[in-house]
Parts: sequence; structure tokens; C-alpha cells
Amino acid sequence: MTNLLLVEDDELLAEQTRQALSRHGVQVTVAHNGPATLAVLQQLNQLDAAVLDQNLGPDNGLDLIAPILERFPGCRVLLLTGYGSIAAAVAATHRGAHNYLTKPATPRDILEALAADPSSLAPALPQTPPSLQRLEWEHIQRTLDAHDGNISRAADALGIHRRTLQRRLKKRPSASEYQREKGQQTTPDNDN
Amino acid sequence: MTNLLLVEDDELLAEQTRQALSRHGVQVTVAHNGPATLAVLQQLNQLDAAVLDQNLGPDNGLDLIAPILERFPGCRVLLLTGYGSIAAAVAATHRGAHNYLTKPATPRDILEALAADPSSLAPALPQTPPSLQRLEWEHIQRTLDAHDGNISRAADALGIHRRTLQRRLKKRPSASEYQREKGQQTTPDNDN
DNA sequence: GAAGGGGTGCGGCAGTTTGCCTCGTTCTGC
DNA sequence: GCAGAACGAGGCAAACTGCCGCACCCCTTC
Repeated sequence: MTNLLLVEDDELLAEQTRQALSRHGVQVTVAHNGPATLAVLQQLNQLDAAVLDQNLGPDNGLDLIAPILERFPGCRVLLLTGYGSIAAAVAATHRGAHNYLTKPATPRDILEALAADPSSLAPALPQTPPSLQRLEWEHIQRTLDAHDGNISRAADALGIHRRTLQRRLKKRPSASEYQREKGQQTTPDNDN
Repeated sequence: MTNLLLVEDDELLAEQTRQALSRHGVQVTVAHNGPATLAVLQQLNQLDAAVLDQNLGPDNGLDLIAPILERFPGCRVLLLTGYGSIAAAVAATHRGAHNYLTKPATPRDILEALAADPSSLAPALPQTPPSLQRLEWEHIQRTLDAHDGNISRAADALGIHRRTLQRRLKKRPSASEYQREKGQQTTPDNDN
């Protein structure tokens, strides 16, 4: 039995991920922000792995690595993030993270990333052949999110015409299969 | 005076980079492949930094990290790669690399990356809202690279038609082209 | 040498998408 | 009530895409 701590501010996504991981025989504890994570840490007796969303609203997942490793030195820490940034990946690794993944990551991805030996680059990559369409769609969602759902500004940031963004969004009102775990909420009431 | 070891299989690019770094007051030693690097290592008395191209033909820059650090434990190792992958960045860091950059990188980029503290990098991700076009282009290059330049397979992996990939590639200055001379010029397709 | 098999480059065509312009409608703050 | 900012939508020319075919090249295998 693996004990895993999941820190994810999107409660819907957190619950979905928790359930999915449970089906893989993992005992999952969930926290939704930095302070809660620190509190939970004190209550745990054992921790084998931690999965941290890097973007926790006001908090930063990177800052949780140290406290976690301090309490559970052997714990494997996996960072998750919407934007895969190489600089962030390097920073996370320097701080002691075991691996670094970009969303959307399936439970399988997560478990593999935790189990893998990250110093050999073979494992993680080849099983991620994102189609161009999917990549675009996710980037659009992210950008839209970053602009509080403002289509005009998002389109501008993306370098495409507002009308085009409008049309694209309309073509795929519901999230694609891949997006299932990201949740289908396109509500503009986001925090960041 | 900083002593730097540059390992880059493209001899032209290596020379350009060497000259550029020299102008910044750096003493540069150059090697073009793995074995040569190992040989050079034995001849050096001091080494402050190493810049490794990850893709050294048959050799892999990652495998040079250990020998370098073994001989010069305090040496700062910077990995360079054409198409950066997060997995590779994590792997490099786990192996002791100080930082990881994607080409094209200017001498300034290199020096900054070597000087920076990569773990304290304020990692609020959305620093660079990439345009859709740029994102696509990078993904295409990455995929192409992962398939050894095989257009047919890359197109398949990307989920687009081979003819479409072909046409897209033709429309832009080839990456391998401008990499070769990226020494002082800015990238042609600088979208915001 | 003669077939394959896989890959590339390219022309063409019909259907789709995009860029751009325009209009009408909300919603908000002054 | 009005200006400013967004949104949704229609329309059209231009660009792009998928798809088919064809010629050529390089290898391997008869």
C-alpha cells in the first residue's frame, strides 16, 4: 500500500484524481492549498509519495517540496503543472523533486513518473504523443483561463483573431475526452 | 577568468560560440564529441563551467555530466539542446547539471544560466505567454526530432496529414538552418 | 537487373478554417 | 444616459487542410 499526498487546488480534479489513484491501490490524502498541506503533513505517519500542483493559486507547489522532504526524507515528490516550463522543471528538481509532469496527466502517467528513474530520460517521454489539435486546445484553455475567460484578450495573447477563437471554442463546447479530468467547467470565475 | 568547456558537435556553431564567449572574457576549450571531451578533461587543470550539447551524434551529453563532475566537483554544468524536453531537463538535473537551456541560446543566455541559481528561480510560470503558432512550431520540431526527422511518422504522431506537415515545414526557415547561424542574429519568427 | 517497400517532394482540387470587417446587444462605471 | 469593452454572429476572400496521384530515391531481396 502506497501512501500518497495529493495537493491540487481544483477540488473537482483533485477528487477525480484521488479516486483514480485509489483504484490503483494507492491510499490518497488530499489537500487543496499550501497551509492545508503543512497541516496534513503533521498528521501523517507515513508518506511514500506526494503529487503537487505547482500552481496553487496564491501558493506555489515548489515551496512545499522542502517541508515534505524534511518530514519524510524518503518521499518521492512529483510536480504537476499546466504549463510545462523547463526552467520550472529544473527548479523543482534542484529542490528535491523526483519528477515533473505537465497536465493533463493520467493516473498512469503519475504512477509511472513516480516509479521511474528520472535520471534516465527514456521513460517518461515516448508515451506522450500529444496530437497538435490536443496541444492547441489545451493551450487555448490555459490561456483563456489566465485571462479570466476574456476571449478578446486571450485571442490577442494567442496571436489569433478574436473571431477565430470564438469559432474554435464553439466547435468544442464540451471538453474532449482527454480533458475529462481537467473538468468541464469553463466558468470565468477563476482565481488567478 | 572563467574556464569553460564547450562540447558541441556542430563545429561551425562551436567555433562561433567559442568566439562569442571569449569576447565575454571566458577562456573556452572546445570538444566535439564524447571521447574527445573525456580526453580533454584529463588535460585541464581547472574547470569552472561546462556547456554540453545534449545531442552529440552517437553520444549523449548527459553521459558527460558524471565524468566532468567527478574530475571537477565544483564545475557548473549547463546542458544545451535543440528541442528541450522536460524529461530531459529533469534527467540532466538529477545527474548534477546546474541548468538546462534550449537552442537557440545566445552567449548571454548561457552565461546567465550558469550564473543563476536555478532552484530559486521565481517560478510563476506564465512568464511567457507563447503564441499558438510558436507553440505549434516548437511541438512540431520536437515531434520531428523524436522521430529522427521522419516526416511521415511525425505527421502521423501529430495527427495531421503528411502533406500538411510538409507544407508547414516549408513555410518556415528550417530550425536546423537557423540553429547553425543563430550566433548573433535574432530568430526570424519572433512573435510576441 | 528487377521488383518491392518506405520516404520525400510536389501539383491539384474540393472542403474547411481563418482573417477581417461589420452590425447589434449586453454590461459596467462615470 | 452614454462611452467603453466584450460578446455573438454573418459574410466573404484568402489561406489552409485533407486526400489523391505521380515521380524519384535509396535499400533490401529476389
